Amino acid sequence: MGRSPCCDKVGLKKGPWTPEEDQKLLAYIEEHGHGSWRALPAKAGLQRCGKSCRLRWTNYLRPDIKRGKFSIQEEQTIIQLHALLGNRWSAIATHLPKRTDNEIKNYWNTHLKKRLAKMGIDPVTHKPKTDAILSNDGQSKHAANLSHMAQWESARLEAEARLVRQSKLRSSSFHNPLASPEFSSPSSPLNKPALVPPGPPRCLDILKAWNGVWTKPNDDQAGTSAGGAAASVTGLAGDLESPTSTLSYSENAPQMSSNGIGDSSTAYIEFVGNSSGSCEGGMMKEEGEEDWKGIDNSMSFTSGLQDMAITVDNTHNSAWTGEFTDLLLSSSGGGDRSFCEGCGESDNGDASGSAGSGDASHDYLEDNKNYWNSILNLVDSSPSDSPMF
DNA sequence: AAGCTATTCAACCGCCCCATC
DNA sequence: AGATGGGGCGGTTGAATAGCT
Repeated sequence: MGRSPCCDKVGLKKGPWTPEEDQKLLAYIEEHGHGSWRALPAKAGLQRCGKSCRLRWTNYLRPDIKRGKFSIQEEQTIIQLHALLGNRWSAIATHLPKRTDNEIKNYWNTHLKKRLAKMGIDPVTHKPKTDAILSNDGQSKHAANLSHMAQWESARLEAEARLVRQSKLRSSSFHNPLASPEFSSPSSPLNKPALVPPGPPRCLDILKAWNGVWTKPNDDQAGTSAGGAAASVTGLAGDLESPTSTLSYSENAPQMSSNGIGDSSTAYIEFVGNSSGSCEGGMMKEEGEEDWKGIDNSMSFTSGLQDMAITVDNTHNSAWTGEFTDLLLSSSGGGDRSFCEGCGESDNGDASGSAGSGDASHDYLEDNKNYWNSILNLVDSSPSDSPMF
């Protein structure tokens, strides 16, 4: 059976695109839209595979692509979303307007991954590489709950990405308003994001739907999802199961390091803190260091915890904050704890500052709180000109 | 200046998902 | 329900470039 190759490889050109080829492709799409990618090369007079044309267009020629250096915000977004989603570059790209998944993937592999690795953080798990297995059962449950929440968030973002894709399909021929009707969508998210009618971000609708799951007035369910997490956060070990969950403690739960402060969130927060100019972390000299030095002033989520929580509360509906965020906030007594304090605990990446302290568990919870709020804030504050809205 | 190594990133490849027939 | 085709995604490659000796 086997499927036929997407195109006849014989006689087709491969490798770098020439300006002439770019021009042909651009001119054709501007006039006709891409239509069927498979048929496009012949119509456009290109000796290329349709797939190659699509890639060239989506990753390079598209007019709505922003090229050049990634901003600190973008870097932070990538890191945080990667912590949630893993290598789901397309989903991550939906939160980075004008950046392609390919570009994000490349940037991660060439810059961010190395940067994390140098700091002793596993870029895959976003945890310190020296993590030891959790011995405290309650903490392990708590870690699993966070993992569970990450799953939900991941699923939500994936759903968003799917919506974006569907939306793009609906307005597939965004580029040429003069061409066939299918190319005349004025609200094309890619071509004219500014023309998208104002209104609540679509992700909030998804959040509502999601909240429907989270806020079902079912005590049992609450006990096994949000409530279970909250219970765990406060030290009550409640089993947490979800029909959609395929994760297990041993494989996926964030783990407390042997010195007691190094779960995934801690790792991330330390990373951010260390990167700020006010911390004396002895960071490696690297490209972009100057940018990172300014992070305290430039990044919204480096502000105090309360600010982040308020942002979340004000923007998401009450069910959202009541169930998801509150359970994150319910545990610890809350004072503001700057990211830089975290970095102070982890100079040189060994995270030894508060080791052995009786507050290790508190620090752990605190870090998780910061971490998840920062992610919520990040997701919540997706730029309004994002193609997905 | 030349040679070597490291880094970057555009492009390719193979697989998967989904819509259509 | 299963086959097929189109498109998308993530992993990987390799040419170009930068940096170092």
